[in-house]
Amino acid sequence: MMNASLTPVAILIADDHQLVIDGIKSMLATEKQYIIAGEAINGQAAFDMISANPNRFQLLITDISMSHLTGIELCKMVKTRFPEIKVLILSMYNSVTVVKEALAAEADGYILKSTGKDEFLIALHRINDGGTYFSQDILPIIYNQYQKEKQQQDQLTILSPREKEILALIVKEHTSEEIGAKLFISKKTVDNHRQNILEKTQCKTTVGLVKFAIRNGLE
Amino acid sequence: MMNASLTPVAILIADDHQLVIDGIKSMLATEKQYIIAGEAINGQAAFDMISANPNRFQLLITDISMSHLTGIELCKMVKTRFPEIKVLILSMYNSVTVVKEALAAEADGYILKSTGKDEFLIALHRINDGGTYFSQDILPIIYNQYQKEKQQQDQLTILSPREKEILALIVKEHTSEEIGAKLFISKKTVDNHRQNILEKTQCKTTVGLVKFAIRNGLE
DNA sequence: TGATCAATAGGTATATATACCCACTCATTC
DNA sequence: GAATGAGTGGGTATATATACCTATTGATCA
Repeated sequence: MMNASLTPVAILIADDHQLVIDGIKSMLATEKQYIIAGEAINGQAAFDMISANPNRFQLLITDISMSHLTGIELCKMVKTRFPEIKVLILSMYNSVTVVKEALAAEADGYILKSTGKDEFLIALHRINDGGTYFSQDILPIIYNQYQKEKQQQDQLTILSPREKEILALIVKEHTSEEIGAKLFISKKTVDNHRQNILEKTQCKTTVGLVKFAIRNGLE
Repeated sequence: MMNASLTPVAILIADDHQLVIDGIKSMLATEKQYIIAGEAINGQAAFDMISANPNRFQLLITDISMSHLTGIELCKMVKTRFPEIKVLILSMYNSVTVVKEALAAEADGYILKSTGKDEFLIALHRINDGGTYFSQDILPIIYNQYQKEKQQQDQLTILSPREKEILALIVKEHTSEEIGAKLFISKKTVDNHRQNILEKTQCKTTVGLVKFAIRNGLE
């Protein structure tokens, strides 16, 4: 709550749709704690403006799909060179990969353009207080990924306990000989287990086994 | 917005701390669209109440740590047998694993007990409208995971484009001979690339390469 | 203009994995 | 009591990967 009623927060908006810029401006018109200190029509222009005077902006609101430099790229560059500047990413829709990219680009927030004024302001407040704000619609997406992982995890049950044990050691980069020594059994026995595991998992090579194991959370 | 001022939403609260139950009740006292239709002191009791009369409740608010049956288990059981009942999970703190479990258990929401009335009501409204609500403090946790992945992803840059290409084919379970045929180069060249990749990635076997590739998002 | 590196290709080994075959013991199950 | 499956061990192949070595071409760079 550092910026309660002291110096207003200087915002730079980057979007190649003037309509969106105007919309944000009108939303913030009545909010005296925020000031639109600059507008950019694409990512490169935004970065140039920041580079020219890094202390001029405290917050960057950027569209995700822009010509020249996408919002993700812009975010990465800003966070790398001017980490003190907060970044809020605007997107038209939620897709798993885009959200992941936004997270990886160290964005402080991610909201949809369809977001209403109330939520938009909440996002701004949180980010400005050093927090983050991500659209609520994101979680169900990530949730679906965990669901898939969960489903595949049941495939491990087709392997016997001993086979799972051996598979785990294979993934740890041990050879059949090493595994045999570790389990006090013959290398031949390990080889036979490997053969059975290959059949059960319908894999053809060790590479397939490793992928199977990792998919099913055996690490 | 189906339940605006029509039938109030019947809520079942499951928590082994009477204080929490009372706190929620007082929060909802002035909200006429919600009615506390039942209270349970542990997970099993809650499930029994729902089983006895499934149509009695539309929403379950449950603590995550309860004796007999945890909130996660309760959520799973409810979602399996009575999928039309919404579930909001309450927790004392955010941990990666717990949040993951909540997501996997198909919870409609997850908030901290420290959540204020405003956010609590927003969560209820969203869930009631068929949406989800997850505490904002969750994303930074997941975000950190992607950060770790990201850090490792930079390791891919130590490989040349050709090496990355070959590594990708290795992970697709191709042999050196097959890769050579596919890229119109000699098997020996592929072998040399493999050797270089092993050195650069500090791996000793193909298994290590596969793990390296998957860690770095090369699938 | 040397130096460096990626990409190419070959030689010669050994190490490891894969594909079949076989047999025995033990516990469970029908 | 016969059948089944897991776990054990062996034989005999071939296929594949790994560890070294050398060498040429082309591009980039200080």
